[in-house]
Amino acid sequence: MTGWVDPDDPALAAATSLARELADPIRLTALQLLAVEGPHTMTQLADALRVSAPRLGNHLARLRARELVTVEQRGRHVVYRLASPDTVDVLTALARHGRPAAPGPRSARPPSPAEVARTCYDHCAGRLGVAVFATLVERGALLAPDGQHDELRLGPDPSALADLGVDLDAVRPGRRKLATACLDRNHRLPHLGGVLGAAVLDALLADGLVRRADGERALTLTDSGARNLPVLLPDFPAPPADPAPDPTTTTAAER
Amino acid sequence: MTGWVDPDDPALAAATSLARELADPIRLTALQLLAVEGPHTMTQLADALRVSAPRLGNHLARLRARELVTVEQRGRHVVYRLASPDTVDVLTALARHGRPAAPGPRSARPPSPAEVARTCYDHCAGRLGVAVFATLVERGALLAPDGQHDELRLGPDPSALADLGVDLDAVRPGRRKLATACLDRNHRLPHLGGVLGAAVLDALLADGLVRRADGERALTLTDSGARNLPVLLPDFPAPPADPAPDPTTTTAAER
DNA sequence: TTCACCTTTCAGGATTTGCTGAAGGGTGGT
DNA sequence: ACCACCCTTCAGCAAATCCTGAAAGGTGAA
Repeated sequence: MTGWVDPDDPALAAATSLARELADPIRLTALQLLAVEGPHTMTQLADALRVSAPRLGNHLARLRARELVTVEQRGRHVVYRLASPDTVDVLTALARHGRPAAPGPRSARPPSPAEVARTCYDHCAGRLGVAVFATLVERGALLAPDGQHDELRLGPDPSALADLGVDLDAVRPGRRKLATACLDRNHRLPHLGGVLGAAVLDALLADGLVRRADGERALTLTDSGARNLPVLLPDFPAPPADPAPDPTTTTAAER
Repeated sequence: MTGWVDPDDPALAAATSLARELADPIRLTALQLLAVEGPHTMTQLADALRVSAPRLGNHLARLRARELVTVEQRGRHVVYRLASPDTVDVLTALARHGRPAAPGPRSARPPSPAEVARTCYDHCAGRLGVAVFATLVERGALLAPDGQHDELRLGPDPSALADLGVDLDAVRPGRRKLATACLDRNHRLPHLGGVLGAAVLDALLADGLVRRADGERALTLTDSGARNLPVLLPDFPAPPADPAPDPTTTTAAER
């Protein structure tokens, strides 16, 4: 009746049990991959994580026992999927927490340009790519990944894409997928890939918000981009936020 | 460059470290209390959790080391607060996951009436109280708790309260607080207390959506309530199986 | 100052967790 | 039938985690 920490309380046990599964780098990364990039077979996971099969297998057995993942026999392969879409919420909340409580080098470590914005093949990654993805999902232009499919579908309200300068009618998926979620290994959050991701990058370049040096993967924000991108993308932090427009400054003492 | 599970990756380390802190019943409950009901002193926490001071102290030392909580000396008391409001998101995501992954009695265990709806002093608790709170926050009638204050403030859009039949002008906080968040020990999620919580219960009773038997804490849903409450409160599950052709929900409520 | 209290820290031992390496079922291709 | 491959499981050892009980800072009140 009163408040007491009872380890057998089903709600409490479920929460701590889930947290314990997420408290291991291998299990967490495997779940993030399943959540963001859809179903994987075990060797795909073992290859992506660069760990031995038995080691991964033990962790997958745990995840299966807690029914966090489901398995499906397909020939001699075993396909793993996230069991519940709710798990995605927990994973993103965990990843979003990320920086603020990050232990280690405290005080101003200026983020590298590649950490802020860079290209991943033909679409944008880094903080910018993550913010693009989050905004599109938030505003209903894109349906959030559910960990069960590897291709994303469009949402009911495409206005967010129009605001970014993307002409949706001009985007034609050829043999490539329209939109995929790609786990950003720096930020542990999804960024937008596929034909749509390329269209967003093209639009940002055409509007002069970012600039790309030939042969470089890092993207640099133009003055216009520094002004307008934080408005378009609520999650995208304004870089140094100082009145002096100094293109050489890179020290942002946030945190 | 490629995806590799590197335990020193700051984002990954931060996420697993946070998950590990949440993986203990005492730490999790303590954080939930701080997140939902505002600052506590250590003895208040030890009393609420019914654990010895040294045992709690060890856990609080961990939380302080990871900077999940902050401490403030006030006389000979030490006040603990949540360090970052972001932590609340992780806690609610964890708690919401709750049931789906709950190990133990699988398949239909009919929820007891008190688990669905009951009174807590003069306001409603249980699943109904939790859904009321979630809806008010979701629709902007109430500001989500931040773990730093113990009284809630109203949000920008009071329409959700009007929809529940509450006349906000008639609610006058006397010596009691207007609105507080109360950790529902069954569901590990906040429900609404304070004068506003009482007003909501009065409105539900006046509209004939729920009925209260004298001297009983359990609330029973009327037929009208069973029809209308799932419409008013998206998170509130309809008791029997129903087709519910409503694709507008942002989060799919499975199971 | 002295006392009472709140809070923190320490050392010991029991339990749990995680990795390595090898062996045990199943499936599909030849 | 055989072989190659994918996946799972097992045993043993190393490491981390957690609880109990006692003792050590500080603070405010008498």
